[in-house]
Amino acid sequence: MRSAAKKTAPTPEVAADRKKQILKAAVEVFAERGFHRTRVSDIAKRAGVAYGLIYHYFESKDDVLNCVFEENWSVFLKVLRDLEANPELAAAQKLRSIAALLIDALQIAPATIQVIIQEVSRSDRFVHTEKVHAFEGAFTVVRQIIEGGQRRGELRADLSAQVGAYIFFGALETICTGFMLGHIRCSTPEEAAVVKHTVELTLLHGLLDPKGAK
Amino acid sequence: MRSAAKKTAPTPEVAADRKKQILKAAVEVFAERGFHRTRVSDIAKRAGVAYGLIYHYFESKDDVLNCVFEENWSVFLKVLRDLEANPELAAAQKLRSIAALLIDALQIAPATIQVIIQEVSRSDRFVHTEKVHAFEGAFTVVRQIIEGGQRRGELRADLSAQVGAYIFFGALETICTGFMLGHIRCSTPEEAAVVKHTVELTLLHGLLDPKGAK
Amino acid sequence: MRSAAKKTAPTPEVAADRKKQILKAAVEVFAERGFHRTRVSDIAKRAGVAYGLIYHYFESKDDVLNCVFEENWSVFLKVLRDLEANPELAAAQKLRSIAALLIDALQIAPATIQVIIQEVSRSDRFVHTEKVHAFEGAFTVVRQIIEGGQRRGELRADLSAQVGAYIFFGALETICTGFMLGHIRCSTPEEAAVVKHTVELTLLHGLLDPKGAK
Amino acid sequence: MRSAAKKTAPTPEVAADRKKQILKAAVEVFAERGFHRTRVSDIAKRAGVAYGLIYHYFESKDDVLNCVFEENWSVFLKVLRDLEANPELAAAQKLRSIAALLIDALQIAPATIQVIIQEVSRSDRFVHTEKVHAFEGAFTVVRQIIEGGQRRGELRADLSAQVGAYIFFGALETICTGFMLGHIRCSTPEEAAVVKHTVELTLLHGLLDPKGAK
DNA sequence: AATGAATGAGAGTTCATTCAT
DNA sequence: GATGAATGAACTCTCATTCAT
Repeated sequence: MRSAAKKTAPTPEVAADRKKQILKAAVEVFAERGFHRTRVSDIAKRAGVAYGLIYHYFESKDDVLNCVFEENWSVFLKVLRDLEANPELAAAQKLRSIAALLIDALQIAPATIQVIIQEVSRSDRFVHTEKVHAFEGAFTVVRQIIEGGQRRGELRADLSAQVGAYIFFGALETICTGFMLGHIRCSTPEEAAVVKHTVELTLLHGLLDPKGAK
Repeated sequence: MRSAAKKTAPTPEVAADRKKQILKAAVEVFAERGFHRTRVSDIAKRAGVAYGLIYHYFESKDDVLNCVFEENWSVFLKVLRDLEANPELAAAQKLRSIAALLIDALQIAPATIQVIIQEVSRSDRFVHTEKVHAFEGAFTVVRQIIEGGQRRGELRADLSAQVGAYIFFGALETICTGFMLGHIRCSTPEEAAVVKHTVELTLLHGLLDPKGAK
Repeated sequence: MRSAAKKTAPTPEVAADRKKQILKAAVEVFAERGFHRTRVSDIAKRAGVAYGLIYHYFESKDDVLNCVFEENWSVFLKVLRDLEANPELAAAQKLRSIAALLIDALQIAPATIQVIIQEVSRSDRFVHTEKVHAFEGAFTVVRQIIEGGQRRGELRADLSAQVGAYIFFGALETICTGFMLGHIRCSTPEEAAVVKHTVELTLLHGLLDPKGAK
Repeated sequence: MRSAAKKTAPTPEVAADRKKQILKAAVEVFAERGFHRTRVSDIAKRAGVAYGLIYHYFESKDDVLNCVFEENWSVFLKVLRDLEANPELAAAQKLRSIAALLIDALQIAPATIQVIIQEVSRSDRFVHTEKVHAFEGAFTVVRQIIEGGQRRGELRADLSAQVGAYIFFGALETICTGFMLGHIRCSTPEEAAVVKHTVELTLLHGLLDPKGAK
């Protein structure tokens, strides 16, 4: 009997779908209004589910944001770690790949990037230390890439790898912000290429023109 | 003795002082707890004044944040514009000065920098467009500096000055964030020198070691 | 037993009841303390519901008052319009009926009348123009009744129907006020009859004694 | 020495003027915004004096309203009592005079009338019982006039003088309101004459056309 | 699983009133 | 008399969370 099946079979797939459906809606409204300005009812409305259902799948509104973060950040971090561990790639190539990864992601999932950058990386950074730790994970990978490059003589050794990692990440993060504000265009492969090229020149080769005097 | 002074008793200086006193307290608690978690009463308590007095000097809690921003940002922007307009300085020197300005400011007024970076530059960015415009002002100056350097052959001409400006600012901003998180040390002149040196090498000369094989 | 009923559990009837329950409580406390002196919590307390529930059913405290007004005034207005449109009744009879309607209502729902007269018909009259319009509706009906009577030779033609309508309504309104102040008694059919009789004589026949000299 | 004189000579006339000046301003803003929506600072601004000076001349904001009321109402009441006591006038003539008094006042001091009608006669009637008593004074006079007319056979004896007094006053009050709303015109002697005529016919002679079939 | 009515703590803001000058 | 800075109680409205159905 079908209706009974409906009642009793909360198949894991269905449950996972519901959770995904809510997360997708949450990313959208967080990106549009910001986390603080988003009400739980906004998420529910966008997801097309009832108010209280959010609390079946998530512990709190904060938890929804955390899940958005963790789901995406962990994937990102895994890619980063795999890159870092790859002995066949030069440090510069690794950094190039990270930049390309982020810049390309802007075209695929701008809302997700926006939410992570804007809301998670900032809002209650000093309160939610787990997120700080997660962020540190990415910084650490980049720092290790730089340190590796320095050891192998690929990258300048006379600079702080830690500060360099911050500069590298900050540059990328602000590019994301500029994109969200509509100030930096990278929605087509051509536009993205310009951005990647500029990142390459600026961070790897330096702004100074080697042909220039002084 | 000036009896007239008695008449205008709550002298303008006192009023200005009160406003400064409240702004100072606001910066402190905003930096500690974040704007959203700060109650108006927290500001009042820290400033040692009554609740309602905040509303004597400011229109709203938002207005307090705006004032923090405007007071400091306008000064910063002025310095930037003066720098940009100085024909005697090379583009690289101008960028070096901007970086030094910010890095040194971290030691002098870390809370103010933190509030501006964290609260103003982020939260509700898309809502409060005046702030976006203010920020754009700084981006524009840096872009103009880069463009000037490109025209004069000092800086690489084959990159987007707009994207470069974002990278430059993002790098500095994230350094500020790293400092606030305690991950980047620059509280002494020596530490600051390391940071400045890394910024110089990374952004102007590039991470790649010129001696290194490609 | 209807399991479906269980599902839709907080049945629409219940929701409507809750709204009615809150409106009833609001009318009571508005009548006792006046709109401005009534706190939203007073309404909630009287209704036996939680604070925030008021805002589940109403947009604001003002909205509660508006609903009190609209629910009752629209009914009143409908009766008035039906009366006016009835070709079988003489103008005098129509006016008599309106007076009787209001005077009898005083016995049935004194608090509601009081709130409408005191709070809606007065406070902020010049701000809430929708209410003014609603009131005008009633004035218009009475004016039309008077004009109809004048055309048919039933009522004096040499007076302003507009001013007459105001006089008629003002008389009734002040009787309501006098009742609320305890100065006019019309809680029993006998007392109400005296009032109706006086209205009839004063407004229809005039205060002057036709047998009197002068 | 002049400045000393300024300091020390708060001549009674000056003080009285200041009070009048504040009262005048208060009437204006009360009429414009209503008592509750008027801030003490609004009164001060209109009067061109400082905030706290109001509290030199009045005990509270309520007290300002009371003074507006008392100053004008007592004058009105005195005229009413003199009228009532005049043995040479017929009751009808007395009522006519009262109506004319109010209608003419609308042209001279509309704001004052508006404030008294709207704010004093209503707002917190049940709280400020003194005002109720003051109002009763006027009702009593009209009731006595009616009773006198009834005794002398001038007015119908078979109606409640009390209810009649309410009707009479209510009619006038609502005419004032209609005037304030711009629905009743009586700013010129001609317009005022129409209104007076309608009051005369409606209240004294009755709406019914004596020539009309019953 | 799903719904949405119900809860109530919490926060921003207003403004009458006081008081030092 | 005159000023307006200072006070803080009061009040409305929001919204995350709970829970009966």
